[in-house]
Amino acid sequence: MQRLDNTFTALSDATRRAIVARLADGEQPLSKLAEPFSMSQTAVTKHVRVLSDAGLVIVEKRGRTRHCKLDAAPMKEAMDWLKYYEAFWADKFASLAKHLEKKKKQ
Amino acid sequence: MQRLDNTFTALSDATRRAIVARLADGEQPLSKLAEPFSMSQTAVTKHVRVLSDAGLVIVEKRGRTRHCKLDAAPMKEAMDWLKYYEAFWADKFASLAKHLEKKKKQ
DNA sequence: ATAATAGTCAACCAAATAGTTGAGTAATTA
DNA sequence: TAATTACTCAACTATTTGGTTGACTATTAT
Repeated sequence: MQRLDNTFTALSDATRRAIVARLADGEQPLSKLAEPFSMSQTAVTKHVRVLSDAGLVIVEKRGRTRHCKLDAAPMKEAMDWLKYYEAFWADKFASLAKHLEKKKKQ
Repeated sequence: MQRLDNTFTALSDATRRAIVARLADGEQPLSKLAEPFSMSQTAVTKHVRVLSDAGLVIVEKRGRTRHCKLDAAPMKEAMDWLKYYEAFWADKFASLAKHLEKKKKQ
């Protein structure tokens, strides 16, 4: 529950989603990561903190730099949660019936 | 962008996810919807507001009651965003390589 | 007509978020 | 050794969030 909270919260901010996108291209030291954003490095550090609290980013101290890398694992849970509702957008009209039938089987 | 912000924000709260889950079983008037939660109806109304701002819930005035129903459509975008990173949790070791190859093709 | 129900609205509060700045530390480079 | 780089930390600010209560409106039921 708390885990999903943290994951969705982390992804609810465009800056943080941009950080995730950049880390998908490979790990980055904090300073490099902060460069393209028009905000202080401290602010970026805080965003990274939210991401690492959610387990989406792993920060590793290496000399004087902090290397950030993506760990997408928590996204799987978020996706599984969403997947549960897939029928509702896939076939809007039949969705409720499908859902109830599925529930009945459980 | 803003749309994704709203969707992820709406889903970042356990109470709101519970509301979504209940509405999956069928539409509900606000009062019924609020019953199981240990908070005021006003508080629930506010959560519903966040959900409807995100387009996840449609509120329809009918007499003195407000009927809430699920619209899962915005979840699709959220899921598509997550799907982009699927390779990263599906095969942790090959993930970066796969991603970069995919990017190269675009 | 009266009472009960369903909901809104405004005001308030505490805590969290998203940012800033300035000072300090630790590691690297010159 | 001195300067620069990478970053942390504390303090402050403004805004948002998640909740409360009390008073009000509108609809329905008796």
